[in-house]
Amino acid sequence: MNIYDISKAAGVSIASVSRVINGADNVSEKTREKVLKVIDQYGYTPNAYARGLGRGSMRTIGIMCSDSSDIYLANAIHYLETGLREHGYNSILCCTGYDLEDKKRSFELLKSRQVDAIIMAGSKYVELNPWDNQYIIEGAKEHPVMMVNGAIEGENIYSVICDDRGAMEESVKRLVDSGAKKLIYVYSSRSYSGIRKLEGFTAGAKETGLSEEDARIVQGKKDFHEIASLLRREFKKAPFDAVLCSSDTSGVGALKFALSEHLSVPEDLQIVSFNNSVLSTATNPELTSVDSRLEDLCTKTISLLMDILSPNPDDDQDTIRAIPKVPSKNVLEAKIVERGTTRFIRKRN
Amino acid sequence: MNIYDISKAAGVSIASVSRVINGADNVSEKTREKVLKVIDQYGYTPNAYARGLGRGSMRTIGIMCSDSSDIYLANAIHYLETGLREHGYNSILCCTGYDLEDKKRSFELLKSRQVDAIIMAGSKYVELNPWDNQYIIEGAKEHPVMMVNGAIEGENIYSVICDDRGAMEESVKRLVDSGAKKLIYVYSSRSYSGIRKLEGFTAGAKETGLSEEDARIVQGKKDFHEIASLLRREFKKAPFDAVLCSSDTSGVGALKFALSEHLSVPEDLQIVSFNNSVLSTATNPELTSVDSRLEDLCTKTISLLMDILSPNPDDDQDTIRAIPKVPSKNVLEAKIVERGTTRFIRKRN
DNA sequence: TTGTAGGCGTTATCAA
DNA sequence: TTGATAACGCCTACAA
Repeated sequence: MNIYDISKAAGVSIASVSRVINGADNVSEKTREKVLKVIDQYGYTPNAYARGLGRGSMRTIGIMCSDSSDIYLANAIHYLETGLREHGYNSILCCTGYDLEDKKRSFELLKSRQVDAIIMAGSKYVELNPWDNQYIIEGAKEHPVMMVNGAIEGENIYSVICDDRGAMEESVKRLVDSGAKKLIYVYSSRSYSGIRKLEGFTAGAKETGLSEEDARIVQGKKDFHEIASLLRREFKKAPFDAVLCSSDTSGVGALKFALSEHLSVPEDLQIVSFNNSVLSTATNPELTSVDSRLEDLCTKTISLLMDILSPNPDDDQDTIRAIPKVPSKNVLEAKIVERGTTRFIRKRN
Repeated sequence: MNIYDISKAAGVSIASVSRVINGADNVSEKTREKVLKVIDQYGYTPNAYARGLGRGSMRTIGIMCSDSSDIYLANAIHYLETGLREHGYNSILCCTGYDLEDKKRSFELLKSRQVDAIIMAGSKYVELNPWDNQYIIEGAKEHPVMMVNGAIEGENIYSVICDDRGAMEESVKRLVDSGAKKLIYVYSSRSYSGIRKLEGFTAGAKETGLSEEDARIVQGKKDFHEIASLLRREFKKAPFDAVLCSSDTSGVGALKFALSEHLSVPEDLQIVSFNNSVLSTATNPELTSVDSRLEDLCTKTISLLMDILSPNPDDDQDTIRAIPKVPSKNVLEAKIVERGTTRFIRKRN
């Protein structure tokens, strides 16, 4: 069932069928009706590949994420896919895993699919070794690359990130304000945002005059029980009265630790975690968590992308206008959502 | 950069280039090397659409899910996408939402993308009104449809499900065995698996001789606090000592309820929930939860699909063989994972 | 308003 | 082992 069959059945040329399919206005009502009827009858759907071949764009965006089963990324995918479709774009998804070679492979694959752009979701795409990001910079020559919650500098690369660094710094200050004297920071990865958070922690510690022992930093695996026992070991070495976590997963782990040590939260121990995911309200007490505003990040990403892909949406007049320059780095502010694991005195500043 | 450019640069015909790209064996080593070198030099990637057009398949599978931010479905997507790619297939994702018309639209869209098959993930695609499933049955004429955790009868439709019904029945029995006298079942949707669970609950109640008041059924929204207050209301009407939940989300809600009423778990109240997701270990005590073996479901789905797509993988000999018939309904057994919210006496049979 | 014909980048079929 | 050349199904000038 192709455009020829339809044209034959409707007794018109394929050009007319094509026009009807694409909603062109230079078709007589009569022809349109005839064609539409036949299309409906035969249940014909135009072949997207032939279409894409013909016009050079498939209105398809490639989305890369390292692991769609990660709550944070799963949400990102959802926001992105849905938003994109609202704008008439489809998405093809690649769960790339964490291995650099696999990431590269997926990137290539998406390129071969002639996607109109690639969105890289999550901060795991910024490699520590700048050289390893070269494939992105190269790839961006063929189509825009959008980074959600990560940033790389380069032509045709746009990033939308949340000020995790600031939020972390603020969290440290507020914990100290509310009486915490010995902090510990638990992180799991040195991804882009991971590093920003780390910076924020040290900055906060410095500003509040905390010594290095009173603002410890430890790394742990992303697993409730692993984190809990890690903290147990650390607590034995030297007690602490506040723990900051790079993710809610670690936050849950911290809570499990507190429970096992019979520390009452937030009296004996305060906890602040990141992401404000479902996990943060599943526990008891519920976790104070930093909302990194994922939905807003995604919405912003899409609106930027649409600007890039169609610089002058309603520029059908011969109005001379400058193409609006799309900023290559976009930062949103994070929000600290207070819940049961902290006893903040007051909202700072 | 297309196949002509490469052929020109390498001084061979496009046919040869094509052969090299596709790893045909009737190419001289010399030619192969030349071509490969040029390809590498120019960074050429073949255009997937032209390719698909040429051979009639894009080695692409459409995945539909109602909401990728749902933990369960997010995992499904991950398993499916990864598994598919291992088999050389790509996936294009559609988060369809819950509205029937939107589902149909996505289905059409995937069809127009000439996918080799469609995988419908989650039990939300089986409508109560059989007529509403017609679009799937129709669509299955053009390519296989795989249903993960849902089932519809029809030509070229294959389903892989987990025996939720049996697991629910078993859960009821084990709760009663361990002393529970008044049960309440909290469910949220009447999806395919939702109904199976409901059946399992009543079956279990019947078998253990529970009266209708002692095996209550209530419906609630999928939200921690909503479920908690729903239970609070129900408890006021008439107390219960065990709650079964159709999902871990409700399980968390039940736990919040217990806490607010100062009921100790599992002494005063036992809880069993479904899905064995991250949530089930995030709480304290951790939830006893039924593992619906999502990963196995997905793996099974993919292996079935591969059988369907290439009936005789290594049938290059003229061996005459019957095409193995792929079963259209595949059921896996669920596993009850005991944790801190139950005090089961012994493993029943 | 309609139709014709060339092009999009591959694959696959034949000859050579 | 190679190289022309005809599909593949659609879009889009250009002509009628």
